Amino acid sequence: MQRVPAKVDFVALEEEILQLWESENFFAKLKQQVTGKPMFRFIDGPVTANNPMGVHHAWGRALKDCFIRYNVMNGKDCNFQNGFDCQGLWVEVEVEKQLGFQGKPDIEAHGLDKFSHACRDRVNTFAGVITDQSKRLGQWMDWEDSYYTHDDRNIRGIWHFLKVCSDNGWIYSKALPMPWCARCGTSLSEHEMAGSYKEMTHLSIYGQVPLLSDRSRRLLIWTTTPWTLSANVAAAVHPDLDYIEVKADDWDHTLILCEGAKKVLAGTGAAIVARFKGSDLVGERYETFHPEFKMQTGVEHRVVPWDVVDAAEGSGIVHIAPGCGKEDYELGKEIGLEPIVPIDENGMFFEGFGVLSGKGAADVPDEVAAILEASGKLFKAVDYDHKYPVCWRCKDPLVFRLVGEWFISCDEIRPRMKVAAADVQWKPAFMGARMQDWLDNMGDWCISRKRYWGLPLPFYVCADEDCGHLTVIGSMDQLRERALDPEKVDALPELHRPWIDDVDIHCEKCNKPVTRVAEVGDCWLDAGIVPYSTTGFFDDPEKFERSYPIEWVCEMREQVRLWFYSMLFMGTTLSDRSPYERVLAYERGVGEDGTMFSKTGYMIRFDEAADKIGADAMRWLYCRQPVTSDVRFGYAAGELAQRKLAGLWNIYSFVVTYALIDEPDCAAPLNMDALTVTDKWMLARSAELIEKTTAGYQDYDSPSVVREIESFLDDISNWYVRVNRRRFWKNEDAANQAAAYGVLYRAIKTLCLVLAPVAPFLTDSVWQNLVRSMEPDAALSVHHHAWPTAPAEWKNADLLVRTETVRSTLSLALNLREKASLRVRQPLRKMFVVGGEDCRVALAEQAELVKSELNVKELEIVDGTADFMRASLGLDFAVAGRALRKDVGKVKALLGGLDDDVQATIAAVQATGADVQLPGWDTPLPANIFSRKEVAGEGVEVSAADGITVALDTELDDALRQEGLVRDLVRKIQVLRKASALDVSDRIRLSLVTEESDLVAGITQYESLISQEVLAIDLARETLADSLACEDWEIMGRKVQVALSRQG
RNA sequence: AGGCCUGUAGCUCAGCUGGUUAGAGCGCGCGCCUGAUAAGCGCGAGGUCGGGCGUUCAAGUCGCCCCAGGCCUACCA
Repeated sequence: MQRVPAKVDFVALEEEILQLWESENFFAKLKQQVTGKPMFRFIDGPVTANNPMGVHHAWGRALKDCFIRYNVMNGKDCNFQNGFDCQGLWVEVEVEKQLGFQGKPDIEAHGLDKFSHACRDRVNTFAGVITDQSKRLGQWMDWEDSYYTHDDRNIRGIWHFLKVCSDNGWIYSKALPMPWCARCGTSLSEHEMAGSYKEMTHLSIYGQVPLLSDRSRRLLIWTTTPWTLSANVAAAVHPDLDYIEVKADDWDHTLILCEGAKKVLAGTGAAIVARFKGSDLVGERYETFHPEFKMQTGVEHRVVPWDVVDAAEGSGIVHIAPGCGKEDYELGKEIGLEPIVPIDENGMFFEGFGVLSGKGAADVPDEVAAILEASGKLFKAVDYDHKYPVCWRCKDPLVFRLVGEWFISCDEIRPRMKVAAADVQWKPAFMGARMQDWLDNMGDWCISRKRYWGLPLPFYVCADEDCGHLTVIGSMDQLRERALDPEKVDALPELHRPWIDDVDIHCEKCNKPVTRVAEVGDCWLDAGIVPYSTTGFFDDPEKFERSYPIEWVCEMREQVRLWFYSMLFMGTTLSDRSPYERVLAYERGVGEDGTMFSKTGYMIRFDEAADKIGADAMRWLYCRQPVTSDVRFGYAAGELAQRKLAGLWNIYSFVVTYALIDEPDCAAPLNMDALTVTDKWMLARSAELIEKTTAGYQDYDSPSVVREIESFLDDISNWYVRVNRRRFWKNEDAANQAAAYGVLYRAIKTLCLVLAPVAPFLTDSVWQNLVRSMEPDAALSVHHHAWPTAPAEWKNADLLVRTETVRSTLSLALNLREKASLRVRQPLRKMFVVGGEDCRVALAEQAELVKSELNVKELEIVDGTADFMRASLGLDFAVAGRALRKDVGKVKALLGGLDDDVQATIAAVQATGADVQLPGWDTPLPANIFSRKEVAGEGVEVSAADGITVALDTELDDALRQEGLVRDLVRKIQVLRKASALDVSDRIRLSLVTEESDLVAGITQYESLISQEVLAIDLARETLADSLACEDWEIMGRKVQVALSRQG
């Protein structure tokens, strides 16, 4: 066993343990140990291998590792496979930035093969970084066996899924105005839109367009997206709403708008000239905003009815551009409006849009306003604050664009998914409701992306006009079978663009050659197949049997609509059930003050935090945090966690310090007869710790585990070690000392075991040095040891309660000392305690302890408080409420009004258990509805709580004062020893020189005690000649000169 | 617009099926203890338990309404 420093450097300790784990192959040995055991069927959600971790990413990883460790200690095997999410827009965007690209044309020019390689490289780089960081966090995973969503196995799995969807008739393509990112050149799916609406300011335009039937009448139309006016084909009104026509003196026209929107006329002085229903406008033709644009020629612009129109904002007349909005498109389809698509995939106006052609949609609002101004069609243009969607990856504002995309129809599977999701145990439970809500609202899944680095959709649409058949490839065999050139299939380096694009197949229906569609897949397809692709569903039935369904997944809340959703979708499709049984979802990681972390703004990097406070402290913070609220991460909180951990270190370092001197056999069987009361209590408390933490882990409730441990640490440190300190040194009673070592050792070992999943480094460090020294046959690591069960002979619930009583008694008595300004080193003559039977038993049992803790000579447990207390009655509301019902208030008032003598009289009656005749109340009242209150008499220090009353005799005599002085003296000498850099076992020569008579008397009387306490072999009354230290002190006003020197 | 979560001391959070005077940690002030000694303990100040109404003998806890923050969903033009 090594000596350990009093103060611990967690970061250095963790680095050391990491090296040990590495060099001794602890993880490999653990895997060996659990092979063949029943599985903890965990699966890791793929983390995006695109950037280094921030501290907020480490929360989930800490929780996962914690519960895996717990389960493994419980004799389970586990699929220790970490996963990386590797495909999709997020990787492409970062690689584009890296290469300085502006958009898709740059990628095309660069070459798809080189681009794919660059994406793969980036993924590998950051998978490596994240792996290193995860190791530093203490995660034990099979890092060599991580899965990557871009690998062919995963892609083939998704092909299989898509083929099943196709066989079910769910796959279709259609043109729809989709949320579109002009920078990324692709549309986004519904689940990518969640949370993407941000508050921003845009120029909104109120346009006024003339009716063709009478150009002096104009429609007032509002939009927040001026660029879409170029694609206007209709104006919608609500047929049942009231519309008004207004005129101002300085206008040469009238203006038509919904009455409910007339506040926009403020300041114009316009007056109503006509009033009619919206239906009266339907069918009117008008001149559009930009009639001069070529793309607008031949379009007939009409007023159309639409019952979703309201007047809450704008004018109550809605601009309709079916090429620029989903709802517009659907309306247009219903009533036969042809969409105009004004912008290309980069958000630039096509030819045919006059001066706007070639310009970016986002750049033209002012110009549009100017054009309308010039043509007299601008009513006003004002800045407007609203929520507008942005691209979740690159944060550019989105546009809506009519494009052809691929979808999976959800109508058939929705009810099945709802049933499957209802079988899942969601924690917190409201996540289940959220999933149901999402499923109710989900539209068809848009699975295509017009990008490059992603799952190649195995869709082949026959170009033959008469055929047009969609062939979906579900496996490599099918691809080889249908390929024009099967050799090309075998020569594919990987299932990615551009290579896969080279493989043409024969149409399933007409056998003509067909080329793959250009699109790649939504990255949530990649993640969703993981419960199948990594568990052997496609290639290892035996493994699948063991690993499926997934028992537990743990991810951030937003995965409800992402990973949890896509897994549920695929599981329901392939197995008609949820692929996972139990979910733990947690909130976000935020800064200490609640500030959100973001890549561009405020951020604590993982590496920085690990270097500063260490992984154990980080994990402690994460595990302590309820999953239902954001975890606040910061260094003040981190320091706090470190202090809790230091609590364990202090106890550990204490026992090591003395064990090195005494060389006890801590692990020897306990001699139950030699155990003191506090020993038995410590064991009972340890047993309780095991039971409570086990329940917490079992319920995936790490915060309750950490709270239990905090309370245990406090108990072991501030009770057990505090009161038993002296048993560890200079203890002549070998059996007694052995008991102390044995018990403290067991408490520490137990604590290490139950804390190991949360703080794997510190606990293993203690294990290596202390436990393995004491028990050479112990497991190599705390993480290899079985989860503890509470030994029956440790349990003692009654003793736990009695000790609580004793501790409350001490607390009361110390409170009295505080009030009387009597320091604890000053001995007192006597204390009285009054309490119930339980209290009497408890104090009698632990009387010596109480006396020494309180430094009183005598403890008297008395029957009544008559000597120093007076009783009065209150009500026990729990009982009285039921007995008296509405009369409770009256009785309470009566009681409050009694004078002291009467109170004492009825209290005496109540104490006997007889019915109480309360003055002013007709009927006798049962004793049990009352509660007793004790009031101090005169001239006594009395304190009471929880049915215990403590009284202290605070009078001092000369003998007590002298003893107090001596104890102060001893204490100060001990400090001087320490300051003089003496070791705890060094012997000294001591001199005490004083003229003060009571101090002289004290020193004389307690000479041997002083020498014993401070390890002095000689106590001189004259100053030492060659002292190591010599100081003049004043103790309670008495002067004394103290000197000491090291002996030998 | 609808739904969900949260709201308890200056800060971070406990508070079980309603029960006497609502707790802990941090921070602050004052003491104390210590052969774990740059730790530890006690006491004190600090609360309209977000607000209101209701149910009840009794509400931080149950119900309804409102407010604030966060999140989710939605035909957010």
